[in-house]
Amino acid sequence: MPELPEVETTRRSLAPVLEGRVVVSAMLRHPRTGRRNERSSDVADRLRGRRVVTMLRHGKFIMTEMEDDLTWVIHLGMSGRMEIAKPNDPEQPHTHFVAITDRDVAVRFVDPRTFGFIAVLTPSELATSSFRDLGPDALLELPSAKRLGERMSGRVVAIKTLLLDQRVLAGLGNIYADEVLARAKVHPRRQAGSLSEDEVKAVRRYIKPVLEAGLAHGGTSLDDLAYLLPDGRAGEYLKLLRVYGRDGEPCMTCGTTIDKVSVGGRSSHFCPNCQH
DNA sequence: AACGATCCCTGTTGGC
DNA sequence: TGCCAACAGGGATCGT
Repeated sequence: MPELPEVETTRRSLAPVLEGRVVVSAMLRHPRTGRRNERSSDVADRLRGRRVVTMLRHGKFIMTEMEDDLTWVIHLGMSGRMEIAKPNDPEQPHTHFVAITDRDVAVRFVDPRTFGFIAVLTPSELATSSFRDLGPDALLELPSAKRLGERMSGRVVAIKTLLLDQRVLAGLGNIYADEVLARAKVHPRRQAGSLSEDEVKAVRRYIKPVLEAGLAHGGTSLDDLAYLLPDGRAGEYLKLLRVYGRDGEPCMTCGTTIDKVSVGGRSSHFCPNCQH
């Protein structure tokens, strides 16, 4: 599942191919992929003929600065991935968007479940879109424990749910949220406001290391369908996961069987002995 | 305002 | 073996 490490891996792969290049051809093949533009036809129309300036990332969004103050937004959703190919290479099924650069490189968006999208927005559109509610980036702008504690205080929502709230912190998804809580030894169902100062510090302390470890291993690829790197390789972080997807297996620390429950409608994996 | 539930979508999985 | 319901999940939206 593309979360911050997978999105950042994708950005780092695309940047050398796209930055400084002109998009000579752009095609949106699936209207749903362009749903975040008022007119989905604008997605391709606004990219065509324009130069890519800088590719940035905020949370799980790739935000690419284009000529004329346009922002090219890419969100991989749940099953989306980018592919770098030659224009004549065969396409994967579910290729919903294709851009071709002035160096004759094709950048394609493959997304079976269409939860992802591609948008190209003007400054005013960007300012009025939901992106303005995005919280600080979990890797680049991680708030202090004090600040994070303030965001948690008084909240009865589960800490797991709060960590997934992109308005609080942008970048964590289901896998890495579970992994952070496992290392911090905090139960995913704990009310966010009930965490002690030390527990808030522990949660905060493990956010960067977990994300950076994911990044160092090219992200997490759960199966063939899910996220792949733009060169088609699978991410290798899967084998380093401590709790996610390990329900029924022994905890690496104490041997207790890893449990799986639903928290805020999301599957949550934890050690009932280590996490309180 | 805060929170939970529901929906979108389709490939995979698990139960019968 | 084959069928089909359940499941996965980020984010928008709606109801309480």
